Amino acid sequence: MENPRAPATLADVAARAGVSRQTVSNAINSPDLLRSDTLERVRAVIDELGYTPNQAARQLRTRSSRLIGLRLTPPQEFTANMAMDRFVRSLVEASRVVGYHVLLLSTGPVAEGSRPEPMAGYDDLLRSTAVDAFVVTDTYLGNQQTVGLAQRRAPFVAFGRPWDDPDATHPWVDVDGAAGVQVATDHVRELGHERIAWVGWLPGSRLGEDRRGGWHRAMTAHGLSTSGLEAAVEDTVEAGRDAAAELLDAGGPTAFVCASDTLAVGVLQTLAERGLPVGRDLAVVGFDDSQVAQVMGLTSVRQPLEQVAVELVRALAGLLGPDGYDAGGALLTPTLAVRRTTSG
Amino acid sequence: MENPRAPATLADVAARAGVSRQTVSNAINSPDLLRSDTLERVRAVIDELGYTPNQAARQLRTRSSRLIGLRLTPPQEFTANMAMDRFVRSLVEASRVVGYHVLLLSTGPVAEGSRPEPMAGYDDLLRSTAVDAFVVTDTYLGNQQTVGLAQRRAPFVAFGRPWDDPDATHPWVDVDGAAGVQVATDHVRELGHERIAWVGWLPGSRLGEDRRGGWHRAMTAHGLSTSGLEAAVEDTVEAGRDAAAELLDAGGPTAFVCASDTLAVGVLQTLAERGLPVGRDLAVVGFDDSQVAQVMGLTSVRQPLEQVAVELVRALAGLLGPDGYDAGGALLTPTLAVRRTTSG
DNA sequence: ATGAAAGCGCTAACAG
DNA sequence: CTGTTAGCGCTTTCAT
Repeated sequence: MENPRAPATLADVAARAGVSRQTVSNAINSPDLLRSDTLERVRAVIDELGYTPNQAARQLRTRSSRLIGLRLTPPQEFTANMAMDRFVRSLVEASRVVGYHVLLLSTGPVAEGSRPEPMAGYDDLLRSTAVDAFVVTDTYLGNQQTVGLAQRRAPFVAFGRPWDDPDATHPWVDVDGAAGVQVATDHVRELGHERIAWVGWLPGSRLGEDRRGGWHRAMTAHGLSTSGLEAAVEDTVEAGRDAAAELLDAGGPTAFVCASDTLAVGVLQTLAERGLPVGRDLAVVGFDDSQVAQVMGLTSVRQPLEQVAVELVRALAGLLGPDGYDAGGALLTPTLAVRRTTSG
Repeated sequence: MENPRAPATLADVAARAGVSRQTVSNAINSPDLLRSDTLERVRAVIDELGYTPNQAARQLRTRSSRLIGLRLTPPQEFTANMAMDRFVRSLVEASRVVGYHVLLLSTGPVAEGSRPEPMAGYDDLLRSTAVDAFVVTDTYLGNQQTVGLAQRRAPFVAFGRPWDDPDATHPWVDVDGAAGVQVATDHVRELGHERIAWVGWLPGSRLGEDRRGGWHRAMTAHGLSTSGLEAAVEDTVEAGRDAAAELLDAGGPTAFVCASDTLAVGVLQTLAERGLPVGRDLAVVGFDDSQVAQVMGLTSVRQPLEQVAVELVRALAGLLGPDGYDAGGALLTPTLAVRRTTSG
């Protein structure tokens, strides 16, 4: 009826339904307070007018924006987490289900080689009460975000264990990388491999040490030796290629379990260069189930990101709910996406 | 001083600075209205108190959320746009620069094989005045979003030309795929190739026809024949592999320009299977400069997504600005990321 | 079960 | 240049 640019308000609905504004508000927020015939009438008008409560007014009153913030690093190549895209989509979807939207923020430009300001982007949003809570990723970078957010008493949940901070009290969800690598190692062991190499990262990263632990544990459980079967390198294709070459010359592995898909691609290159056919007799497993793995037919450990997102949102709902409880930590187990490189 | 969970308000700042609330508001929104000493005093207090205007109150008053909505499709593998992640990051960064944030929404679950409701996710946000505008992608899917948004008089800009709708009046930004493929074709021609094949998509997609046009135009310009050098297949690795095999048996091309990185990976597989070394004598070019291309060393046409984001935001600023002008359309030219597969 | 009043924090319009 | 007044649309509290 009106200018379509001016959405209906509570007052419009109330007038048309012949009730007070308050009754309309109740029809939306506490429907059980209304007599069923009134409720029905009000609802009919709401549909008719296409009424949706004005978000700003509601937010001003309730102090809740139904928005959760997620900080992205600026565009760069070869980013550490190649699965971020899938995670973001999963988080958006999981949030939608409980009536939340995801607000993206960024650190702003970060000089080459230096780290972003830990709290870049957060403070304004927090003080302007623009978001209800944050989801924090990349906690392995040194965890300064979680410390800062905790100091500011901002509600947040983390994708990633508080590795460095045993006293951390925020809810978190993480993927058990060690278990994932163990599954991968068991998988190639079942295929008959005994000399199973680990192509991992340089020491110093909890994430990397965790994943390596899964390999080591599996090897030990199978009674297999690990000597001469281990490389620790940077997370690049070239490093993976060189590592594979060295390992082949030294321990002569028949299977490679890698800390990342990137490294696995390097391994595949070396095998291709040497004319060694990948598949049953020579197996390669990556980690992340990135698009690269999917396109190249690389067997890879797949993080259950959809489930991670659901758990994060569940934890958030707990934090923001009326009794504000802390959901604690949750460790999810990855699966193995089996492809050509372990079954050709 | 106060509970840190209750951020400072305009009134707090005003009281502490000994001015009225309006003066503080002016200090923020129209600083030139204040005498410089007053301004300085007010600013000092703002810093001291860490004051940031309450977003909800401001939004309620100004009817602007400083949020732009971007709809993502739910998580799925092998998505058409492998560069979405880079685009989202670029958009977030470009928006930040002009004081906007990006709000993500999703279509909700979409049944296998069927399309999402064209307006899924948009309507509520629109009526609740939660976002100021939308950025629309995937316009090539049939463009129903743009039609719906236009009907609702919602401000939006599109990443993608209005292929199917010459009367469209919204601003758009797109990448000139034909020009990109032409650059790729010229590149391999300069390397000495004459039998340059096109591995494209099945007919019916404007995007695909556009890209193919770039190849055809370049071939014609160089006076090269195209017969027996063309394949039109689905966008999968397997299809690319089969297409390459057929092309090799038929026209015997020495270079392959592909409509996507996915197809290029398939081509590479066939070449590897046949023991044909890729590089100078046998060239392959993909499209999208996805992570796959970066990791595999695949030469690929790279869309200037950072620039696309900047242009989109500029167009949005025009739309939302005081005089609400339409920035029209902008066509950006991709670059070529040259790697091993055309220079080995 | 429904209505009236008050106010969240801000800025537009005007008055001084 | 600075202060006063009013009101954006909603929900909370209290009264009916």
